[in-house]
Amino acid sequence: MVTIKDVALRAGVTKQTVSNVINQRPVVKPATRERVQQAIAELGYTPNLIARGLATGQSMMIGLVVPTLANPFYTELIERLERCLEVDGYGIALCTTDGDPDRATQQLVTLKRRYIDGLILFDDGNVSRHLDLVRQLELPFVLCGSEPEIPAGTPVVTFDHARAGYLAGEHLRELGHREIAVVGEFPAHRMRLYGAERALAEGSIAIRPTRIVSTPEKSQRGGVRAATQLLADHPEVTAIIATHDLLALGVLQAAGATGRRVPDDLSVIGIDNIAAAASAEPPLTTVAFPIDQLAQESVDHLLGLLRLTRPEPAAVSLTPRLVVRESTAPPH
Amino acid sequence: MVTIKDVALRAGVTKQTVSNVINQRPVVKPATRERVQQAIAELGYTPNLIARGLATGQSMMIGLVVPTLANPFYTELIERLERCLEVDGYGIALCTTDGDPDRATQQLVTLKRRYIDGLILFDDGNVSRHLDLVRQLELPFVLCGSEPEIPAGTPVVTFDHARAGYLAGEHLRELGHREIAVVGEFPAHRMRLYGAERALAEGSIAIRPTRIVSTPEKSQRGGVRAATQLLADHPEVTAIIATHDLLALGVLQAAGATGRRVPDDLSVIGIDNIAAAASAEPPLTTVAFPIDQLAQESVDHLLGLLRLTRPEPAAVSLTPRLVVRESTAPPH
DNA sequence: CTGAAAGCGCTTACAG
DNA sequence: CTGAAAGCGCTTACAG
Repeated sequence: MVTIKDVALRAGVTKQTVSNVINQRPVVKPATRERVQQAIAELGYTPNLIARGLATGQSMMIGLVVPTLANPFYTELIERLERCLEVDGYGIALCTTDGDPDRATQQLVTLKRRYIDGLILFDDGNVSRHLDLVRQLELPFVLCGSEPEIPAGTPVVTFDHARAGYLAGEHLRELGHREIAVVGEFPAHRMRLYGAERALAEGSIAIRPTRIVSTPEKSQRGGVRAATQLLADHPEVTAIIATHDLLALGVLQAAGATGRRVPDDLSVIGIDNIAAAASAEPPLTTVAFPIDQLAQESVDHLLGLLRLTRPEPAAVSLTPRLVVRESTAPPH
Repeated sequence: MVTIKDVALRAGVTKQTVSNVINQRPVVKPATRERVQQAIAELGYTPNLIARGLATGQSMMIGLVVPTLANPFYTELIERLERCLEVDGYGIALCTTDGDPDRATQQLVTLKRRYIDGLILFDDGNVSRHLDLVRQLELPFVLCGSEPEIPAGTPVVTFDHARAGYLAGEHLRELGHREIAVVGEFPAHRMRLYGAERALAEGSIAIRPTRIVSTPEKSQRGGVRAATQLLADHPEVTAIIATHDLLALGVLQAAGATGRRVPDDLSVIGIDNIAAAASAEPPLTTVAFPIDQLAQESVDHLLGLLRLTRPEPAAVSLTPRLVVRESTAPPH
């Protein structure tokens, strides 16, 4: 491994001068800079980030704590975050919690020991617990996309989940549906449900409690199971809201398996607008979040915190929009 | 941040002694150890991994270079790798290349600068190019799950892709299909195709070149498009092999959209056995790889390389098995 | 079994 | 504009 010393030797200067040209400090005389850069190129020198990290206290790594990689919504978000982060030279240390709070605790502590510069936390159902730890660890962080009520002053970039639910409910109401059911992950998605209920209430429609089914599985299969049961118990239902697209894809499948045509016999609407929604059969009507913006604002926010002496926490809430495709239609 | 010095001060020893108890060196007198551990607990001390990394030359981070997070096969693998790695205290630095070789080059160089201890490389279509760089960087690595022919002596843990293709072809042959088409990602999956062709040849069946369609899109949508076109051009086809499950899911969808029932009108078989395959409609017949074993052997292999002075590269090839579900049946 | 010294590869004031 | 010194928080021989 070639070090700063080797470069200095070759360029006939001391390592401090090399350090100065690497860090583009404008104190170096052009001629010297030239010589140093030459030496760097010849030797193929590239600064050791670990050493720099120890000296500056910055590792240039951001910890990403996500519930699972099984939901495309998260993976789409992660890929975007990676691109936003790399612009400023940050790398990603990835941790998937799988919803296990003890594992998450362990992961957070390890991240701290790795001198992670900051943390992007997703909502895995245990945020409030993680928040305590993260604060105790004094790790700069931003909550990304989380739904639950968060204490004021917590830095969070998220969507207006209630609004998303509202848009879904409103769409069905305007189509004329009255027999509506909900398949969802609760309590995680309670705000989405709340929004939907509010939109329906404006048309004097109430969702009967027995038609709100919670699935323990976060997967498409969870949607299949829940919807199959739901349609058996309540065959009169004309529309189903799934609190996220992966579940909606399962609902679509359950509809097909029980002989219902979508949207003729049953309307289905999701939330998230994952890539697979557009290519579903039929293409899924859903509520889209501005995910690029979520990624960008999350890293802007976090990097802002890192630079500020006295962090100024703020809450950002991004607005969703309805994406009408072919899985919804008026009831017969 | 509390440091080793603080602990030493409190325990009334020098920091070297603290270091000795942390690293469980059996040279410390029990009484001293006790005192030090007490101090560690009281102060909540936890060693700074960056500093340790600089001193030992080990960052305890493994770089993971993957093509995309959009294919569940990769994300399932990543989650498993994470679990295998954390047992030995290693964290993951994640890079997605998106198939862009220049970006990948940049990522590899940065990984090197971060003093990554080792690298797990997935096949993103540019392995041979990456291999040159990785060797030049002197980064210990293992190729994970890759398909292409790799120079002898390269450490690789993978599946027998040709065998997977063979099993798919054999299954269709045994069911009595003769009009067979293939939807795949080529050249990436050429070995899978080769295996399928070999199995079919044993029944004197040849796949006509025009019935082999390559999709540029790695997604489910790519499968939909390719299969739709294929079925329009070759309506006589009774079975389709998709070179991976995500594509197969798309084929299933295209079949439905063009009014074909699976498996009555068309048999569909995939490869990979991603979680979604089991819950597809109908459940997808596929060829399963032992993914847990792939993850475990990959990290065993890499960690082995890290520990050995003179690395002993080896090639491991894991055997796939056929998983018959409901998307395949004899032709009419 | 414990302590004094040197070093990992960088950066950051501080003199000159 | 450049160099000598100290330090980031650890570990690793090496004396005692």
